[in-house]
Amino acid sequence: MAKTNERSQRGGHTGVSIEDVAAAAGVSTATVSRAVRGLPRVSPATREKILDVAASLGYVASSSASGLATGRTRTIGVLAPFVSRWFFSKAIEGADRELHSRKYNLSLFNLGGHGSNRERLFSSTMVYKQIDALLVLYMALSEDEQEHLHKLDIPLVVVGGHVENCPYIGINDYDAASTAVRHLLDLGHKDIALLHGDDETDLNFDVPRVRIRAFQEVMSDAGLEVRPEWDQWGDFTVASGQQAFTRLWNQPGRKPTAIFCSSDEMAMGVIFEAYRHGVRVPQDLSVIGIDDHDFSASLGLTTVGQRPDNQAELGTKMLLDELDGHHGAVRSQVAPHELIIRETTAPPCR
Amino acid sequence: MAKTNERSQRGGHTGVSIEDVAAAAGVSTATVSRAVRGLPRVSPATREKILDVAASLGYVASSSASGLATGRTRTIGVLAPFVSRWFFSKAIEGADRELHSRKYNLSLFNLGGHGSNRERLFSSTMVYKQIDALLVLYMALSEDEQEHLHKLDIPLVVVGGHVENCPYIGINDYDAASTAVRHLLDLGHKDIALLHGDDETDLNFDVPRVRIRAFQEVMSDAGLEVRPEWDQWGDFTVASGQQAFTRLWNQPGRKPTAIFCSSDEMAMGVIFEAYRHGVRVPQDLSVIGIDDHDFSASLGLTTVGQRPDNQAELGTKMLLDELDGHHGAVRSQVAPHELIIRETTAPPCR
DNA sequence: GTGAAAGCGCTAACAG
DNA sequence: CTGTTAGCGCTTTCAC
Repeated sequence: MAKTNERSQRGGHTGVSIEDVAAAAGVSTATVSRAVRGLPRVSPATREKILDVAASLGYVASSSASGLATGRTRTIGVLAPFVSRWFFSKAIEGADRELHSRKYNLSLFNLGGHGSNRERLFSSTMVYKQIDALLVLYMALSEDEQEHLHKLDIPLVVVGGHVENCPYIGINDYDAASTAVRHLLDLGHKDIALLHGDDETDLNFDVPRVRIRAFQEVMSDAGLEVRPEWDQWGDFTVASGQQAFTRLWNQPGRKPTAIFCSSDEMAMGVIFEAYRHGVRVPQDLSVIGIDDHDFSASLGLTTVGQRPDNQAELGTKMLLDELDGHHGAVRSQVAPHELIIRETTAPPCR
Repeated sequence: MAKTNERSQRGGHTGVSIEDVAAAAGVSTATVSRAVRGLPRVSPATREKILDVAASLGYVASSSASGLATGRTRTIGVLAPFVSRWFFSKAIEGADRELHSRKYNLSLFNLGGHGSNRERLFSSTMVYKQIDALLVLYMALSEDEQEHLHKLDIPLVVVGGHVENCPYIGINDYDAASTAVRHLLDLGHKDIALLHGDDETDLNFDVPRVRIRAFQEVMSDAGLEVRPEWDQWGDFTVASGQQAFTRLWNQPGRKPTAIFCSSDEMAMGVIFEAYRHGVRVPQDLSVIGIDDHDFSASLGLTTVGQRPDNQAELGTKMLLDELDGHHGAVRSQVAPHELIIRETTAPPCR
């Protein structure tokens, strides 16, 4: 008792340790450890007493100490190329949901960009021994980075896209894109432009490529022509959608009656700029995207929706289950997508 | 040497420890510790050798072990009410920038909402002994939560708003809002509506209130009437902006020629819905927001811009400086804002 | 400039 | 059911 007072009086900032609790409760630290972690082999009476004492002392176990003792940090890493873009921020929210409901911490690593134009390279040292598992939000990874990832030797899952040799969770991009294009076709469109994402960044960033292929195949299956000058490039941002529209409309010749955008953000850029040019959506131009961005409903954007938050939540759940000893919990899974028809698509007027 | 091999052969997953490096380099662990951390009192020759050995062995210090030994975790916590809203995601990116450039980790705590309608309550136990400092992204905090915050007894700064008794970084909301309203006045508007944020959530969430007050005072200083029916309420989201426009336009009587929105997201909602109603922006209605959201330039939205990323970066810097022993590094500071005139404001037509 | 040794606070056998 | 006893891997005096 005397010792406890002594400690807390000077210690103060160091915080109350398990020893303080043990002393105050008149038990050993081992028992306190069991009690506070809800482990068996503690009598109800002592457990209650310990919990009371711990609460009154404001005891919280040191994560460093237990981490050192157990080899587990109880934090999982989330690797993202961006945090302020819709897909990633939603995914982070989803991961966080699962993590915190299971008392894990989320350590965020923002790489700042894709592939080669990345601010910070991913290296295993930055997360090594700091996290128990890693959730990778989709991005182009260099060979080096992929190697680092595998060297880590901790549970790993990638959300939102396909990475070589890694379990991943994401929508079927081919189907999603096909659905979008077919919606346009069903409406009667024949002159359809494509606004796709970057396909040149890196070898293993295949989402853009798959969506492009879906577009092309659905078009040619329908006996429709894919005009190269209507094939526009963007980087998934609103600004790039805006620029793409400008390029499209500034070139001579016939204009498309519809445009399939690889992301809602690019679709928004197209719509904003169309408005400026006096091009009416959907009367003059139908626009469809992919994602179902938070703003899409308000904008009335027709899209093929996906839920990155749920994808990341599922991925996180798998990771934690794996850590809980459920071997094989982490495995690839296809996430759902859904056509959401709103007001930016309509039959062509001509 | 024999011992090392033994260790690494079975250990494997445990990783290489400082002892392994020490043994392989023929020095003590103390020297390795000094060498890898770049501390003085190590001869250039030994340092080089140790670094080489460490690199070839792939040594990375265990954060738990050094955390336990030093009492520092080298991670700072970021507390946010949301992560997928512009202000917060940008702030997180800013904090991350500073943190990772200084080799700190970012632990994200997403509370999921403001004040009472929050999913997860903030309690000091969730971060206690896990972080060295805390960056709070602006939100309404309950009394309890504020108390917890202070009990934490670690460096703390709030970004984006004012919290009782805490150092904070953010724009001068009064000035920013006044600037926006005055821009409308300068254009010749007299019939100005207000779309403000929630002011009822919590006592200490004063950003909405300050902006409202600025609007009212600038208006009355100009001898203009503030019409109660043009005072609309939102929650900073696009959807709420959209609804506010609908309410405004569905009521009988005169319509405003301009609307000042407390955030760009709400302004976007207004613009989207105005478009649906055939109300032209800016001819029939001028719209101005606050923030300079990523989409605002593409949309052509006139706004009063701020940089949450820079604010959070600065806050983080202060926190780390404080941890580095620079006492008094953490202190309140006003961040800049700037009127950005684009295409959604113009002189009134009537 | 370098090493020995004593912890940091907790967990995990192993006894009892 | 509970206590004892080793560590976990690193840092940090304090000697040398």
